[in-house]
Amino acid sequence: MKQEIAKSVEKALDNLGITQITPKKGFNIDYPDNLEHGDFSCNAAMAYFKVFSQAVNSKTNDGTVWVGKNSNFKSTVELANSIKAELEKDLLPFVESVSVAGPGFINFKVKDAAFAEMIVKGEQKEVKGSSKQVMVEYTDPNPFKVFHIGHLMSNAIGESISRLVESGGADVIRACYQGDVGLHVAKTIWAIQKKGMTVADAKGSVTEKVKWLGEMYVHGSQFDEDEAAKKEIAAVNKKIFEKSDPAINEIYENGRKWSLEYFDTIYKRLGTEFKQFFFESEVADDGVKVVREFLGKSIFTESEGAIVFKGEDHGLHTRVFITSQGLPTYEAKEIGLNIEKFRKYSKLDESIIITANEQNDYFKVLLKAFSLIDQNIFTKTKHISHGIMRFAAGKMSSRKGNIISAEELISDIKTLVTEKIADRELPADEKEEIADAVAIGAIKYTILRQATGGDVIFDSASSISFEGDSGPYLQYATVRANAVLGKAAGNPKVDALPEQVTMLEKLLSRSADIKERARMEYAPQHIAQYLMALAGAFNGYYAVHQIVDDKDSLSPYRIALTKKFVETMTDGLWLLGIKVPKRM
RNA sequence: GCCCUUGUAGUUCAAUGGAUAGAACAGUUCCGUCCUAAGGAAUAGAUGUAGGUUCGAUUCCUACCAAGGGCACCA
Repeated sequence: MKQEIAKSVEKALDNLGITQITPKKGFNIDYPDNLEHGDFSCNAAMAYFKVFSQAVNSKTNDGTVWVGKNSNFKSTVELANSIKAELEKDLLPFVESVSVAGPGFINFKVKDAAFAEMIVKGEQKEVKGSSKQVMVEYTDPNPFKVFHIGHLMSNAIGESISRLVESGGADVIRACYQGDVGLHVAKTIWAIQKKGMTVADAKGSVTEKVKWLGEMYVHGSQFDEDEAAKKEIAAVNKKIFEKSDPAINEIYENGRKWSLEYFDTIYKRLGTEFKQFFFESEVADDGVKVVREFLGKSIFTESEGAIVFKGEDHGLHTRVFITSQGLPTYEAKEIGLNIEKFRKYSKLDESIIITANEQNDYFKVLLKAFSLIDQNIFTKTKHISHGIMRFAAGKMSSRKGNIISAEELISDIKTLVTEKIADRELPADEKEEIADAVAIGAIKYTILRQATGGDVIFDSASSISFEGDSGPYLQYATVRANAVLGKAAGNPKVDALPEQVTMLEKLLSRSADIKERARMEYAPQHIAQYLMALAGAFNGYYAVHQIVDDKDSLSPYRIALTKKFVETMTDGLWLLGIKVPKRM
């Protein structure tokens, strides 16, 4: 409907002799906040009036050229009324009325029957994007370190963006980049050896072994200020790279394997299936090679024995790519990584990288360097960042050990869910499944409900509450609607439509449009916001209408409406990476 | 010191330059013979400060105030 209205407005403008030659943002068709203003509103009169009244055949600041035959309009309202008159000459069949209001809005009231018919007929056209190939890199946990709630955030956002892009028809390659070499590994191995321990001291399940590694890392990090220890750690780091020490190799190989096995179990639980794993150890050599290749070509320069990129020349800051010891830093590895991405997937149209926003300035430097090394990679790479999860205790740090692991957070919330469904008469294994889906849904929703980029405040009192603006509220509304459908006998034929439709029908009609916007902006929050409004509308509807009722001729329509609601919710929740339990 | 980001109800978040700034939680008041009350209805409450651009600014620009992040061999 939106597109058709936009087209009819364009036609009306043409008829009035108003033509936009280089169309950019001519006008918008919006959903008014207040439904009294109509179902759609258009700001064309206001948007065009300025340019139009000022000059004919003029060029505006942004280069848009406007041509008008008639510039006699004295106000936005007058222009709006002229557009309205044109629209009424050939009124769209589903439009009941067109009106002009306020400063010059052109409002469209859509026939209730049009909404109702859309529910019954179902099908609204999906806007399919082109079949691009897009890589999304996210989560990026480091072996030997804890998989913490920051990784959970990256995963929730990355998975949702992947699904959004995928729903637009693109071929998405989910990628995960894991730091299996570097100082954090050296610290861990150094700590193990310092304590006189070996891999044999790692006991129990993979989870417990990984926990042990994490503790060793924390221990090793306590020597950050100790010069003697730092030298020893640097020596271990070098041996890891050279693979020259059998004892170190043994700890390294086992530790890496345990970590990766453990990460796999988490990915599975969160609903992510990576197609491509990259490792720092595999891209480091290439990174070094490229940095050295461009050394002296006024991109990288030597400074105090290290190889650096002088960011100051570009309004940024200097960063070290290869240390004075000759080892690659994160920066050099990242050069190697991004080259590898485009080498492996030569048809890549877009490469999205999701990280915490503390890396924003760092990524600016990296991308600036890439703009000088490889324009193709530079133009196709997009960095999206998220904030951190905050708790009352302050910022967490995996070095200090005051971090909250993803597993801890999930299990804490899962405990609460389990209490809540304790008196439900359901089999134990189903309860377990429900608790997992609801706990993870609650966390993911808390992350995705707000704009990506800001911090997420995790307050155990409110974010764990399942009322109102929460994942479980969405899941519950869907499950309940599904339960209602279970009471209905199949798909009864609809032979009566309501005279008046509600907000529920109107909201349902917007789903494709909302998805499109979320996809274009890489903004899952639009989906989250939409689903909240939709679930609220259904709950309101449910409270006043009996849906399944043999004696009511409108019942078949209500069943179709409920079905549409369930489909839309399920699809939307999938885009957020949230599962819908069968019962809850 | 320099650079970046963010300041919206008591709290946590919305709002592609548009109309009366929208939700949720907490508060107050209601709704249990009826498809899952993890529900529904009602009510009160907000754009950090000062300027500027604009027909119109939470949104763009400038200054100030406040918070967070980053700035050489960590990732």
